[in-house]
Amino acid sequence: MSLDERKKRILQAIIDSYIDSAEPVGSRFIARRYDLGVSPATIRNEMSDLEELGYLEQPHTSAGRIPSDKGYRFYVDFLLEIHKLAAREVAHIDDWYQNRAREIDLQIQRTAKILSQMTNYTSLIMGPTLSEQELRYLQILPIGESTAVIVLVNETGIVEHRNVDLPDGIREEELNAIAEIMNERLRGKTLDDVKEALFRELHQELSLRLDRIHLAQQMLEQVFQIMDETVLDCQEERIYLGGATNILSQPEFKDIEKARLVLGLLEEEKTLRQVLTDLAPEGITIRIGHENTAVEMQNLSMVTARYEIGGKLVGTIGVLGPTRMDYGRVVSVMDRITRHLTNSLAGKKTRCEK
Amino acid sequence: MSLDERKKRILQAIIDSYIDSAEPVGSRFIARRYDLGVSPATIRNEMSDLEELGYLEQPHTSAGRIPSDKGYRFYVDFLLEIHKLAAREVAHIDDWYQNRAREIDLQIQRTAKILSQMTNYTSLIMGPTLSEQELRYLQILPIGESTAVIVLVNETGIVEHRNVDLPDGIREEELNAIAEIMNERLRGKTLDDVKEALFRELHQELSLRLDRIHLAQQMLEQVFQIMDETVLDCQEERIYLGGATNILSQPEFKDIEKARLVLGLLEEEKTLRQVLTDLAPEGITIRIGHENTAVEMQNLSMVTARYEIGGKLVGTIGVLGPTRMDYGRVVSVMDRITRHLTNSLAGKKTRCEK
DNA sequence: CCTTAGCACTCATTAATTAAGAGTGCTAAC
DNA sequence: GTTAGCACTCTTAATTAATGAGTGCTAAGG
Repeated sequence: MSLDERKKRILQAIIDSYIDSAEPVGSRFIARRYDLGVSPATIRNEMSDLEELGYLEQPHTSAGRIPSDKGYRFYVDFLLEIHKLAAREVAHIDDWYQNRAREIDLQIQRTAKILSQMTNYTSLIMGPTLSEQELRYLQILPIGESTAVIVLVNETGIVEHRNVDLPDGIREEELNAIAEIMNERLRGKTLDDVKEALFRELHQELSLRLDRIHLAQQMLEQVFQIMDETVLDCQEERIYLGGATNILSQPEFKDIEKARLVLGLLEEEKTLRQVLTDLAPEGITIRIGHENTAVEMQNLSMVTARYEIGGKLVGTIGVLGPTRMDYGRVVSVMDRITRHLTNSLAGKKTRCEK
Repeated sequence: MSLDERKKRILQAIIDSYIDSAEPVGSRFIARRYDLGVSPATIRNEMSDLEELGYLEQPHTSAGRIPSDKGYRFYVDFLLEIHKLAAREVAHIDDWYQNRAREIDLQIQRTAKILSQMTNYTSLIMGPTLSEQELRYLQILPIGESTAVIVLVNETGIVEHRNVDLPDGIREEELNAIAEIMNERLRGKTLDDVKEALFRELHQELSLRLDRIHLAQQMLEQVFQIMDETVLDCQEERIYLGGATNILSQPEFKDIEKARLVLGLLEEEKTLRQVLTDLAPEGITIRIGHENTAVEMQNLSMVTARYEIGGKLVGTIGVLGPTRMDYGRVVSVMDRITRHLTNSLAGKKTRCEK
């Protein structure tokens, strides 16, 4: 696995060049452009070795070499230099977060936008889920005759809401009483905790403390059902995309069929969710080509990182692009953005320390 | 402007055929496929007339004819037969709305999906805005030490929420008092009503009824600012897309550059918002090609309809496709879906009467 | 033994040429 | 007014040829 110094430099040169141009790289070009002090012929020999070792591939006999997934992997693990972003670019990101929006969804949507804008790839962001955090408020707010809005708020300030049908003839005081009892019991629990057992408990409690039990219990059932739904929805639906069309500017997708495949993938939230959840818990994860489990992504790479609210990892942001991705740049952009996101969702004034 | 019967039939045949095949239509084909009882030569003469009248165009001398925008307009206005949807298709739509989701956002997202699925074009939906409807609840829910969530609920059950920083040292009872006073005053107002005058009024009222006025007033300012932001956000951000990639399956966008132009357009929410707002208030509106004000859309057509909640028009749904669009089908799908949407957002059990 | 120049060979890409076919427009006959 | 016939136009597809980038191999040089 250990390559000698010259092979490393050549491999790096080839990958850098290919990332830049998307064209197979020839020996002559490398010799001329990067001065390694050797002739094209020597480089040819080395390239031949690198191919045999599996780091490079040849699209056809008389073309230059392109990196294999294994080559990218080596590059990412051992050769990658995280470019410092230009001051101008850092400033751009920082500005973006300067007047922060108050609404989490919006915040995230904007993050998706800047992430794709700065990288020129497609960004995907999975929003924080309500389910793993402690419930803070549960409110039942009647709207019109027979419906109400249920509002759930958790410890980090994430809000979920649903409409429900009210049991016939229930009175507002009763609703308040029910809400109060439920609040007592549910506060501090996570949605995941809200299971069968708790349901029974509450069921009983309501019977003890209220008249017109059947109405209360009907209401209770509704609320629990809502919570169930909410847990599911949160897992399945909250994904934001940015710059989906950036895919189209990559030469590897000039073929409309390939482009459609990828864009179709992006519209399948189920797949996306999977892709964004089954990954390493900490730091930045890079998946190259076939390292992705999803077949549709085997010639794409994805760089992901997780962000936190109040010390808990709650969501994931990712960048999706061709395997020929500018990993160095993406990593550094992601790093800075994750930091902002974490800060800003925590409600802090967002000024990243260097 | 009045065409004789035969010209109409020929025009219809040509447009039907072109919608179906995307290929320029020749006289021979028409004569053979639709039996008009005349020879190709006669049809050629008629086509020549229709071209002169501006209903048809010729891509080049020796190709068939294709409809012009004017041709489509005539087709839509006078020749369009709204196909009955197949029973199977109606059932599909109805099923989709059978187990309706409780959350409005989700509801709309799903509508976008089915709309694009049934038409094979791209759908866009503008969600209901909070701003034009009466406020029902305003709540201030403290989260942690120094932040709170403001929850706004309007008469139709739409919920908006934002995080705010709390003034230092404010107590929960005080927050409740403030919220109560504000509720008294704001209930029944629309967000648009919440202007300077009301602000002053409340400002005074708080001074009269509360101790520690400066805290209360600070809070008030925050809440008002939020409301302002909310009005803006609602206008600008709430657009949902479905089947954006369907554009790519249209032969007119096999050229990647054209495709990118359109998909880029779809990512510009500002433009989309504009497109969806500046249109006829009632019923179904069809914009063909150059009839669209946005330059990027001059070779696209858009079919839009508005839906209501509680008797008020609150949002718009639209289908975007090539000018060669199957208008008949789109119109009937949209019609049924709008009806469902209106019902289902109103919280009614959703069973469309035939 | 590693490096390098030289050269034959491969293969994709591009341009040029040709052939085929679809459709029109016109004319003349019905 | 309608239609058959035919010359003409112009696109599309297929073929062929030319170009050129890049390799692999061999043999000479340090």
